[in-house]
Amino acid sequence: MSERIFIGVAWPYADGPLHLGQIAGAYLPPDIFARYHRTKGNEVLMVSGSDQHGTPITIKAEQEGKKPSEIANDYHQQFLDSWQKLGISFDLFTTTGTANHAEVTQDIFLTLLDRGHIYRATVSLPFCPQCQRFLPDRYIEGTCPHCGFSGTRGDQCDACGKPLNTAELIDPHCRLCGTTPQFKDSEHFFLKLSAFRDRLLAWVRQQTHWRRNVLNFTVRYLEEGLKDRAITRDIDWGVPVPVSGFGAKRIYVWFEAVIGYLSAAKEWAKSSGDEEKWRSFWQGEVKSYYFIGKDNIPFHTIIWPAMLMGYDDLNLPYDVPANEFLTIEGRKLSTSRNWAVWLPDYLSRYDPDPLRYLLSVNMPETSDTDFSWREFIRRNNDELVATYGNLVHRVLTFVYRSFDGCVPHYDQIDARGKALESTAYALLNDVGKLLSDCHFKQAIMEAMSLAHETNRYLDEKSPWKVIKDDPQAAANYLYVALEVISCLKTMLYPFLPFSSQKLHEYLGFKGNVEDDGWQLHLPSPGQELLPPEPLFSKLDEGLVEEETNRLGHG
RNA sequence: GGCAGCGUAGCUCAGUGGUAGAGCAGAGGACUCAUAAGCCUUUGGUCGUGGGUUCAAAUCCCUCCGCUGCCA
Repeated sequence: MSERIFIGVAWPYADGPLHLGQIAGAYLPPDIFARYHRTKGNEVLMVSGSDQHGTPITIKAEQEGKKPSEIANDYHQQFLDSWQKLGISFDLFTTTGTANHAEVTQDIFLTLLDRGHIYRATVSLPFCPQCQRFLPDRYIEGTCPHCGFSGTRGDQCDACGKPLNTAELIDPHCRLCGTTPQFKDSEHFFLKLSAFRDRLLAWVRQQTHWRRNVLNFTVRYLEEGLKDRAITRDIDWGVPVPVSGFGAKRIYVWFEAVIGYLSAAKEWAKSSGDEEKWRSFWQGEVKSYYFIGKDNIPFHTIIWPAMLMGYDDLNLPYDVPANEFLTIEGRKLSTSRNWAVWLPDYLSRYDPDPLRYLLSVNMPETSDTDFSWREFIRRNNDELVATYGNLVHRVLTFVYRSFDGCVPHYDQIDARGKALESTAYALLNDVGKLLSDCHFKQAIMEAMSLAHETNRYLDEKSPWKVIKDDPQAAANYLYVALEVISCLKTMLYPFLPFSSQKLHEYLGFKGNVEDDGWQLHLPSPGQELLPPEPLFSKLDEGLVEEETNRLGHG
C-alpha cells in the first residue's frame, strides 16, 4: 500500500550562497527522506524555492547598484546548480517571484481578510523626510543603547548581539542618506493570530510524535499567548497588497514565504498538466513534513498552521522535524565574518557523497553539532573509504578476477551466510523504519554496521584462501557478500545516492537504484559485472590546514 | 531579561529510572583478497555544578554556570 508524502523545505533567502549549516539543518534531511520514500514506492512531492523578497535583498541591491530581482535571480540559479551537484532532489524548486505565487498569496490574503482573520490598524513608523519613504528596521542605523556600538541596525546589534527596537536606538539615522527619521502614521494589515491560540494549542498538544524541542517550544509559545502581527510593510519589493489604496505597500515576507509551500504545489500541478493534482498532496490521506532549522519553528508550527486553519480545508503539518545548528570548527557560524563553509566552494573541490555522509552521521538532530575539516577527512578516509568503499572494492575485484567478471554460481549457503543474510534483511527494515521516523543519524549508523559485519564475515571465511582448494565454497561465500553489498547499496542510497548508483552498475544492474525498491535486490548468478573502481577516494590530511585557513577571510 | 533545547571518555557524538556506550585517537596481536584497507584484544569517564525525589538517576524535580535559538 502506497503512501503519499508532502515535503516542504525551508525557503532559502536569495541574498547569498548556501552554507553547510543550512544543508545539514534543512536541505539534506528532506532529500534523504524523499529518496527513501520514493524507493519504498511512495508518492512524494518535495518542494521549495528561493525567497526573493525582504529588505536584506533590497539593501544589497542598493549597495551594488543592481535591481533586487537581479540579485535574487543570480542566487536562484546558483541554488539550482548546488541542488543538482549535491543531489538534493526537489520535485520543484521555484521562487517567490512568480505570478503564480503572487496569485496564491493574494488569494489567501483576501480570503483571510474576508473571514475577519485579517484587520486594518494604523501604526506610527519611522519615515525619512529626505528619501520620502518609510524605513524598515534594517534601513535605520544608530548607536546601540547596550554596548555603544555606532553602526547598529534597527533590529539587532551586530556588536553585542542584542535584539532591539528601532525606538531604542540612540541618534538614529537613515542608512541611505543619513537623515534623522521622523515618525509618521501608516495603515497596515494585521493577522489576528490571537484568535487562533486555543485551536492551535489543542492541535499541537496532540502532536506527541514531534521532536521534544519542537513540541515544547511551540506549546510554551502558545501558552504565553499570541500577539497579532503586522503582515504588510511600506516597501516596494514584494507581493502587492490586493486592496486599493495600498499600492505603495507589500505583503511582509514572513506571511508570504510560507505560502510558497502551497503555491509551489500548485505550480508543480500546472506544469504536470493536471491543475488540480496539487490537492492530492494537500487534502485527505497524505502526511506533510516540513524540514527547517530551529530558528524557523514558530513560523511552521504556529503561524502557517493558523493561516491554514483560517483559509481552507488543507492539511496541517504532520511533522516539523526541525534541526539544531551546525557550528564550524567549534565556533558559531557567521556569514558576515565569513566563518562558514560555502556549498558552491565545497562542490567545486569535492564529491557530494562524502559531505552527505558526514552531515548525515553528524546531523544536528537533537543538539548543535560541529563540522570540522579534520573530522570530514577522517570520516571520509576511515569510514567511507576504509570500511564501506574498501569492502565493496575487495569483494568486487576478487570476484571479478576469480569468476570471469561475473556473479558466481553458488550451490549452497551455510549457516553463517544465512545469518548474515537475515541480518541484512532485518537491518533493511530497521533502517527504513528509522528513516520514516526521521531518525537519520541512527539510520545511517545502523546501515554502516552492516558493512562492518560483512568485513568480519569475509575475514572469517577467507575466500582468498579457500578458493585454492575449494572454488565452489569460495563462490558460495562471495555470493553472500555480493548480496549484502547489494543490500548496502539500497540502504545507503538515500544518504549516498551517487555512490549507490555506481555500485548498482558495478554489480551489473541496469536502471536506477530507486526503481528496484526498498528490498534486497539479488544479483543473478552469471550476471556480468562492470570492471570495478573504488567508490570513494582518500583525501590528503594536508587539506585540513588548507581548508581551515580559508575560514574567516574575505 | 523571559521561554525552549543542549552540556556524557583526549576528539566527534549515542544513550529519558535498573550494573556507563560507539567511532576516531592511544596500546598490543593474528592475517594479507582489498584504496598499508579489513579483523581481534585493550587503556580511558565521580555523565557541567550544588541540592532533592527514589530500593535505584546521565535519565525525574529545584539552584547555579556555560553554549545555541526564539521573543522583549
